[in-house]
Amino acid sequence: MRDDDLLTVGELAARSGFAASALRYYERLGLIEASRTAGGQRRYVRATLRRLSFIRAARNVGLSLDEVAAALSTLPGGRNPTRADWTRLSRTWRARLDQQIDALTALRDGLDQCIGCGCLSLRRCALSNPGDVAASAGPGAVYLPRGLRVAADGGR
Amino acid sequence: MRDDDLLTVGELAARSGFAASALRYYERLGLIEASRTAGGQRRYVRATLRRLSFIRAARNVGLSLDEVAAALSTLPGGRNPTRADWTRLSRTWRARLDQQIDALTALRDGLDQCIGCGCLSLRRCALSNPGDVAASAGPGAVYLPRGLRVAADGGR
DNA sequence: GTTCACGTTGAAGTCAGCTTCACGTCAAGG
DNA sequence: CCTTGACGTGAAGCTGACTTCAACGTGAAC
Repeated sequence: MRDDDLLTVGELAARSGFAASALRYYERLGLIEASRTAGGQRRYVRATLRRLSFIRAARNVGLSLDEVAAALSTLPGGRNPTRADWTRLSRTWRARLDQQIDALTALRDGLDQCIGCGCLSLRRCALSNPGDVAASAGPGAVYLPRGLRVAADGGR
Repeated sequence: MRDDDLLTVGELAARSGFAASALRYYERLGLIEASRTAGGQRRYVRATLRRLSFIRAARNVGLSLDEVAAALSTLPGGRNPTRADWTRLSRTWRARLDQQIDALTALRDGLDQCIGCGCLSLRRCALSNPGDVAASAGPGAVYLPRGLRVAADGGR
């Protein structure tokens, strides 16, 4: 153990729960930064842990890394998020979560209306309508969260 | 216009809302099938539209194409989904949506508790805790649905 | 018969968010 | 000093769901 207060990438990984490879990746994206030892190894100040907490929270809420970067860049001087920053940003996240919940709920209600009808009509069934709100994400799928993904056997 | 009741890939694409390339892709995965003209062009029976409605509904609910394939394979003889099939399968989807909504709601509640606390502690904050329910999807992100993704321009 | 929008193919590209690899270097404990 | 495990790099790979490409064939309308 070293007696200064800097963390190695392994220590930061263990404490933050991010893989070391992810930390390197985040650094390339400019989300976090590190100083270097004479030998070129990364050393992190403890505040990086807090920054990573912020990043994880944002990811949990569904922000892309680009969006996380943008959010972090609203912090003057690239400082780590303070309590006030956190409050301000998390409020916008709450609205986002609300919208996501609303969309899923609308989908569920559409499903309820469809159960038993058997229509499966492209024109009439909200669930299978490509022009539907929940399906309007562009070509292809509406992904549901990996983390929220039910182990599900969706009909298996 | 041809006077038989078969659809070209372009017509099927227009009516289903899937891109022609997606239809070819689905065929490779065995989700749909087509007969061929003497010249090798695809021709689809109208029931394929219904099958595609089913696929879109399943995708909207969050099933992967693998899961869709599995669900379709529970239909005896590879037939297209009937009303009874639809009822049976959509019931399992409802449970899935419920779970997803619950997970998002839990996340929002966690956020509510966190707003203003400013803790951002890896140990204490549910939102940023890597061991959290919503974050337990493995390394990295919890994706939120593309389709449910708020325009949010946190920077995208 | 000519035209030309529409169809065909396999291979490769795209996006996000990482992980893995191969191979060489660093640094802390004994 | 030596060993051993952690760390360094750039490049490439992975997953999922498609899209795009290039080069060519088809077929319905006029």
